[in-house]
Amino acid sequence: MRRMTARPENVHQARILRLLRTDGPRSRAELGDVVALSRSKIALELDRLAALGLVRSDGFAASRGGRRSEIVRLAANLRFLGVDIGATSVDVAVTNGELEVLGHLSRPADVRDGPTAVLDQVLEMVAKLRADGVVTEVHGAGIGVPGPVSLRDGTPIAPPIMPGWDRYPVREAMSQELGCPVLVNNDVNMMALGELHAGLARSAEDFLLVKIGTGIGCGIIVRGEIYSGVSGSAGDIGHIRVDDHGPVCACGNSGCLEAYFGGAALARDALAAARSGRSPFLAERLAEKSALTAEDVGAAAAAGDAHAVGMVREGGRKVGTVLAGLVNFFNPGLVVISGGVAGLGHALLAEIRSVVYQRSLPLATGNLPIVLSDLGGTAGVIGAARLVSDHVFSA
Amino acid sequence: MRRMTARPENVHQARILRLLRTDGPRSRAELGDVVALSRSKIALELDRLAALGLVRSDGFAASRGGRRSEIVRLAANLRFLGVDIGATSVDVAVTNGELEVLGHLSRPADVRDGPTAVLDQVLEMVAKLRADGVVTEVHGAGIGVPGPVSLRDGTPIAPPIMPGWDRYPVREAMSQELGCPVLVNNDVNMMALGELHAGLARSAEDFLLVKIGTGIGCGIIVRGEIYSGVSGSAGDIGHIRVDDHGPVCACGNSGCLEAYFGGAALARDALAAARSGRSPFLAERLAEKSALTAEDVGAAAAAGDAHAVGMVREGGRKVGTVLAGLVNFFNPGLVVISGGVAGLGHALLAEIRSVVYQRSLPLATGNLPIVLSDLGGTAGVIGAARLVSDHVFSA
DNA sequence: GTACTTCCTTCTTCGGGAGGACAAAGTTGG
DNA sequence: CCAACTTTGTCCTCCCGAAGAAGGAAGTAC
Repeated sequence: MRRMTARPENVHQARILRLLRTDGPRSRAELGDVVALSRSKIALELDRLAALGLVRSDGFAASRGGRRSEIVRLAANLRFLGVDIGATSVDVAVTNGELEVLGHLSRPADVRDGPTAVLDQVLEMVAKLRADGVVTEVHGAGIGVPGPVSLRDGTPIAPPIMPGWDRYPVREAMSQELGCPVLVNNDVNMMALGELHAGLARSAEDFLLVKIGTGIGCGIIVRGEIYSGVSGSAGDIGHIRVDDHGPVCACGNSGCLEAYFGGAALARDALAAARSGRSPFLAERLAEKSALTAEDVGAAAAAGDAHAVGMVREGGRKVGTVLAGLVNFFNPGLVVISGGVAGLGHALLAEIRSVVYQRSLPLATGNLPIVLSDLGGTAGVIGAARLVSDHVFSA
Repeated sequence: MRRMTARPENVHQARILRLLRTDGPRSRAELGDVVALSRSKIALELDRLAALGLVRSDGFAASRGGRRSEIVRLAANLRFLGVDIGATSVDVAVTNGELEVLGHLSRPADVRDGPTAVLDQVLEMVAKLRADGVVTEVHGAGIGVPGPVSLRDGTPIAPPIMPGWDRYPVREAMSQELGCPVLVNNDVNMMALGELHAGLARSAEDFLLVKIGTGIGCGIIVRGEIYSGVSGSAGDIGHIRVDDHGPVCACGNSGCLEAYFGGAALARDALAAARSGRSPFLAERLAEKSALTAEDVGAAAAAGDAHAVGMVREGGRKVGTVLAGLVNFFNPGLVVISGGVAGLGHALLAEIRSVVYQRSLPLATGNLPIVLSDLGGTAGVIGAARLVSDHVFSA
């Protein structure tokens, strides 16, 4: 039999927990002010939360002219798992209650190996983190997968790049294995949630996270929550048409954004540029490695290779074109660019900005920051942990 | 001094009112079941609501084997005003508490005449409805305007086609004049709310309303509520790029959707088709009227004029192309096509459907109805009334 | 050491809401 | 036409959650 970890008993406890998670340790008095409850009530609920093992005392603050206030914080042994299953890699992180990353493992992995193989890999990584001692009492795990997900069931639904995963009961299986609540969602949505929690989007209500990696996707946050659409496929912008007469895409149509500027497209164009000699840098790389990836294009552009810079520019223009339309439609308060290709850096960003600011309506762009993510590879795992902690910290 | 009409005193009363509004009259027992409150509590709150003049008894239902249940419904004299200010016309409607339209006036009007002229027109129409006797106790008025709106202030914000309206205090002024709460929002959002309340979108959580009229706009409903974006300009899809080398748009860019298929664009193309003799039907019309509008194109297409049908088809393709991208991004559960040009009917709809179903992802289109609105011209006014009733019927 | 601040806890009080008992108003069947 | 049963509505009591007062605890300032 599986011992369930404690959860809040009412909405007040849930509010207190979320507050301690997001804003860090607080005194009882401050909590009363923020939660708008009487001190006696706060004290009562804190006692109960302490009895549940969810919060603890953390010493006393310096006096402000009177009795020192007792600082309350989330229990020390509270742990969440954040799992980010990408197309070509798996990340697993352990966080404390405040969602600070205590341990993080990243391994290359091919999602096409199917759910059992990949999820076994995940469990192995969790076991390794457990051996390191950072995993204590796991209160929940969030799992991001590179495809649409049925939120009701926690299963991938007809994911294009995940053969064998269709309707595989990820939530069910992992909840069984890990012995804790598990939530599954799209990886890009998770990254957006990560940006909302710990990244540049902390004060944003409505924003977009554009991830440019193997594929191109978009996480959508509406009123501070993930928006997934009715089938869980919202944000799938990789197959928006950029041009009628573009390259043929894996989806069957032609001129898709992804066919211009996804990881595969970039590798393809890099190869062509190397072979034709238009890019000496890439040609040299090809000679060394016998294959080229998007990273090589980034390196070439960083090294000043004119053709590679042109490729990045051109890609930025395509992304910007699509994004300009989405900005008109969605009117976000912020756009965060993320993903492997985001490493291409400011040449890419500059081009995207230029197109969006020119092509979108002034009112929508008037106060619209377009920025590169500063979370590195941790946005996904933090977002996954955040999602499940939202769930666990709810009445 | 202005006498304020009654409003609910707590959340239970608010819930009861919204239930009676949307689902119609109910017995006390049924209310108790749906609202999940004890009968005594329901009775108490209903007494209070009756004392406030917000609900009334409406006779007894047939017995179901025991004591007959007393039917409760919204007060008979409850009235909301729905105002839809379009680019070229003004609609004003009076509804009862259930948002059934009791009176409706529509007049041509040019929004460019400025706020005072247009709003005076509105007040005149309200006075006329008042004279007809259908306006009794007005509990609120919703006003839709053809441009972005600051929801906080209830004022238009830098509206492109509403010169003189920028930051004009519409809510303030009209609230003063009408002596009731006033809410202002974008007209297309109002139409979407109308579809949600009384149209084909009644069971939809997330859907889009595409309005093709003088301009082209999109109302966005997320989780049953209007989504307006951070500046109130969300849904402004008329200036999404369709093609690089398209006609120049009023916004300064070229290839905007609106420049291809808005009312003005259609009139322009109709004129060209008539003059060049490519459309005999339109040429004849031009000789009669000396000017052509989008309606003439509709008439020509309905009459089987080949060139006009081609124009509609081509326009449908452009709209479909943009919509396909939005469907990928937003993954709605329904798309409603509305507006004057929607009168072009099934040729337009067929073309839009064809493009969307071909260009969007199967998962997003798998169960996506794309339909023409069946609310005629009333969606806007009903939605406006609905918005303000949501507000008035809240604690 | 005394006055003042700030913080926490205990006790009392208040009110919202549930739920049972009961009354009212039907139907059904003998 | 009356008794038994059903459904609905109302009255009354009890319980619990939460606020707020009062008082104790712990510090600072002078």
